[in-house]
Amino acid sequence: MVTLADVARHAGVSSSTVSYALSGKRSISRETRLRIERAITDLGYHPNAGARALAGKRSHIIALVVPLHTEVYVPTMMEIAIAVTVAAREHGYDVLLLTNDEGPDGVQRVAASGLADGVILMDVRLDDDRIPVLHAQRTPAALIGLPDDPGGLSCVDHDFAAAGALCADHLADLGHRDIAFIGYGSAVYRRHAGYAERTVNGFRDRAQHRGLRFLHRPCEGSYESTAGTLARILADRPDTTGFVVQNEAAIGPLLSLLRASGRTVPEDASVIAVCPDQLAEQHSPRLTSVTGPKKELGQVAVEQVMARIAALAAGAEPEDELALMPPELVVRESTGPAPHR
Amino acid sequence: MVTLADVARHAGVSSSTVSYALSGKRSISRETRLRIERAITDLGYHPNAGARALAGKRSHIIALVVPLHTEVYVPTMMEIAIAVTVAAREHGYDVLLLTNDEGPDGVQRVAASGLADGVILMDVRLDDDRIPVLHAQRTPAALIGLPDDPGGLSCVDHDFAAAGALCADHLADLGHRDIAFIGYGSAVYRRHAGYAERTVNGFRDRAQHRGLRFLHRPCEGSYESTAGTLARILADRPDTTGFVVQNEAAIGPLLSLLRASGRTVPEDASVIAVCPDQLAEQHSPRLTSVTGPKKELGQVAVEQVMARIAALAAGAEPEDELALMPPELVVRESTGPAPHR
DNA sequence: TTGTAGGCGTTATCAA
DNA sequence: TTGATAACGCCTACAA
Repeated sequence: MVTLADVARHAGVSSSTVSYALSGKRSISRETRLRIERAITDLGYHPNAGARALAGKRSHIIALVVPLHTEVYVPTMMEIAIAVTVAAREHGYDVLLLTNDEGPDGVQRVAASGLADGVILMDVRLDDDRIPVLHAQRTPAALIGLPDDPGGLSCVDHDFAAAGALCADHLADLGHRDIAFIGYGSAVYRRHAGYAERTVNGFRDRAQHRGLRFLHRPCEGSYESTAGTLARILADRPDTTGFVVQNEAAIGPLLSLLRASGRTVPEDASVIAVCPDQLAEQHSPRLTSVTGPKKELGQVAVEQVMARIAALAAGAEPEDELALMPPELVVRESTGPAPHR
Repeated sequence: MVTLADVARHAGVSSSTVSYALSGKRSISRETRLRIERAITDLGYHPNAGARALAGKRSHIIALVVPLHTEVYVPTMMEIAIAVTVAAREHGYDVLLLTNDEGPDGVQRVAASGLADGVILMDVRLDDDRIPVLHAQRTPAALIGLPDDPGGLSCVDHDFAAAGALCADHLADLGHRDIAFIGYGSAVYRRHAGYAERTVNGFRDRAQHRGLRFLHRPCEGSYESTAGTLARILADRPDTTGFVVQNEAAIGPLLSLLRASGRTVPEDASVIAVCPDQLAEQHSPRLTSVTGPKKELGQVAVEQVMARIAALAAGAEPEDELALMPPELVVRESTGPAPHR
């Protein structure tokens, strides 16, 4: 193995000079820098990661904790993970992949051992048991998702309230007056999954503001439960012409059921989904949808940990950031003007 | 930070004793072991990863290189990645996530710096430019996928030939005599993507053996190209009653087109797909499919790198392993007995 | 069964 | 602008 000392010898300088030439932390005469660069390529030198971590007190690694099983659409997860990896590289960092099957211990392990300088948590639950260990270790961290109490942490998530509002606006703009919000199963609300509630709240506020009449109905997503949900909606509000769906599993059944009930989408009923574009494209008709950026979630999370790592190194108090990424509406084929009565 | 020396002091022993107690590389009296364990929990000691890597010449990290864009179904990729991570932990290893946007340099970097002790490559191409650097560095590696020349490497992949054969057998067993194999676009074959050719070859051999008449038609996967492909198949062989599809994109179009041509699946035509179960379940009717294990791919790859890492440490010559995982047929609703003529 | 001591390759402080 | 040199925390022959 080629070491710094080898390079130094080859270039006829001391090893500290080589180190500084590499880190750029002090100025080197043009001439010796060139000699050093020659030596490095000649010998094929690569700095040893372990030694660097030991001496420099930085591993240049961040850990990314991905859920084993999740409600999140897997391709979306993957896209975020890749965005994190690419963004980290731009800071000279590599990414360690952790699964959640170690639970909080995994986070504890990599943080306490100095394996990782910081941690990014995906699929954060409102009351997440990994958060206490982050606090205890004072680990630089960023959460993708919003916990109950984000105090002392940096977080980034979709602005689900804005997503709900966008749905209400779009349908209102098209002239719909009676709207149903088909949400997740009631279990999701009972355990207070943040994104579910934030979406409904955003929708509700905007719907009220726009003078819409609306219903919010939880739905398990199976064909049967969707059928029941739809039947009850139409019984309560026969004039409903707009549907907002957040539960991806309910989308397919809903479209079939509307068709079966003689309603054509979007002529008789408009459907707008809160889901990734990729999913929205898979249905027929292709769904108008509201969704947030994926890559940006990962990028922002990386910026946040990097900021906290830097703060820790500088002995400064890190700032708690909270970034809510604005969603976007993509109009496709499933929404149209409200039918004349 | 709590160090080994702190623990040693607290336990009243030398630091080497603590080190050995942790590694188990020499016997420790029951009594001192207990004192050491006490000290470790009392102080909350966690061995420093950098120091361990430096002194032990092992980072206890393997790199997993995932493709940025791929023809592989993303949830499958994710499942393999997670299986790798979990399996690695069982060997005391963590997983570094690398994307392919650094190309061969990324592999070079982590291997040469000692950041990773070994590498697992996903989505290996036949002529993969990362393979030369693995050889040059003598990096312990395992490939998920089969390259042109697997010499000096360990590989694991689905047994696509067996998958093709399974398809032929299933349709033959059901009495079908004329079968069409709808493959990937011709570009895929032109660049000799291994899995595509291996599947067709396996299918062809078995079909011949079973005395079937068959056609192999490449297909881009769009609705239009699938329509063209199907039309040509039915023109050439009007009696075709069995379809094998490997190109996932063509599945949806094919089902629609068969329906549109008045053929009911599976009464008039049987369709069998070479694709993940999850995809097969999404169609209507749910597709009979052939697919290989995902988790196992990851697990085997981990075993293979571990074996090579151990060999390298022991100064032994690593064995080149080649594991082809047998696929499984799941009969669902899209295949049935051949219709009477 | 336990202790001593040297070394792993970099970083960073202190001098020059 | 450059050089010595002492950490960094752990591992492991070598000694006892």
